[in-house]
Amino acid sequence: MRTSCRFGMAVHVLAVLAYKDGDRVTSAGLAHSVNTNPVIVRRLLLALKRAKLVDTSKGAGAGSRLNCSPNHINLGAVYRAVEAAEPFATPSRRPNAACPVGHCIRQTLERIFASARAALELDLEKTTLGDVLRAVKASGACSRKNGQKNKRAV
Amino acid sequence: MRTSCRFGMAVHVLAVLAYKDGDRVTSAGLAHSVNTNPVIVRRLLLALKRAKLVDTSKGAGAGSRLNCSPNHINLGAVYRAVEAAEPFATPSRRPNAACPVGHCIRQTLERIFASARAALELDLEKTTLGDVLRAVKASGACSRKNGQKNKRAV
DNA sequence: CCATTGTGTAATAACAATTGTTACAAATAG
DNA sequence: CTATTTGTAACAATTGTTATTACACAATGG
Repeated sequence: MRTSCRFGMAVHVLAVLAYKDGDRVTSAGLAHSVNTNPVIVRRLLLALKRAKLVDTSKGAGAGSRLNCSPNHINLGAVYRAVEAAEPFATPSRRPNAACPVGHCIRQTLERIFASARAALELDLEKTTLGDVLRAVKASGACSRKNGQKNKRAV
Repeated sequence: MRTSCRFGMAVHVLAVLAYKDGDRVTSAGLAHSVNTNPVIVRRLLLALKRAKLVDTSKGAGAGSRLNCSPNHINLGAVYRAVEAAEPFATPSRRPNAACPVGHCIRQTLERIFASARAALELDLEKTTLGDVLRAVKASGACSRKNGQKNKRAV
């Protein structure tokens, strides 16, 4: 199974916004944390905006921030916001319809795929962005305790 | 989310073998049903053989057949046999370690991914190749009932 | 009002992964 | 021995994603 990294990137971006607690962050700022190009982040933000997970404004002093509390954003919603396609792909060439199996396997596969996807989303829904934020903060606290330099940038 | 079609193809191939009920089928025969190249099927069969799901022999009159009853093969095992990678990808470029979020987000993502993958596999495990075979046969019976010509090939 | 900042978007390049194809050695059956 | 079929390598074709550049448009702040 091959996947785009959009979901992971979306969680990362949202975690930064949660960490910034209401302050607006520009696509360039987010891109710097993710280590990618601002345009990539903007495309992701469009999807997150469509799903009403973030609030993005234009112009000087603008940027994005969360649209609601991290505890009210679950990762299933994030997944649905940024991943359009089915997690499983069917071969691009159609099966041989002259074969009793090829003739009807696609329907069966689709049911299997839909069920698996639902199970996947259900699992993701159990975790909120709040959980992610707490994990991040705990990790930061731990680093500091271990004497590592307290990292600043973003 | 981008995915290879290996899993779907594997289910298709195994369904054909189940349908053929112990008769050996060549990679060319399977490829004809899937509508792909025999080498693609052979590569898939190698993975299925490694997982002991099929029994493949070489030489004249050879081919592949199931290694056990369709009811004893669940789709979770098929998934594990043919899909090496995590269903979710992390961006190829590493997050900015100088950001408190970028610094530790990967660990958190990995836990999320592992949990989702487990949920996915658990769902797949609920379906057996026997279930798939019955769906295929039911569909075939239905086509015949509806007066469609009974397809023969493969 | 105007300069600055930043998003939205298109076009396109670079890259990665999968799928498809051809070719051939090795194994096996008859 | 010959025909058949797998295993495998090498490589081309295809597809999809990510990265980059460029620029119009919107909004802000002086």
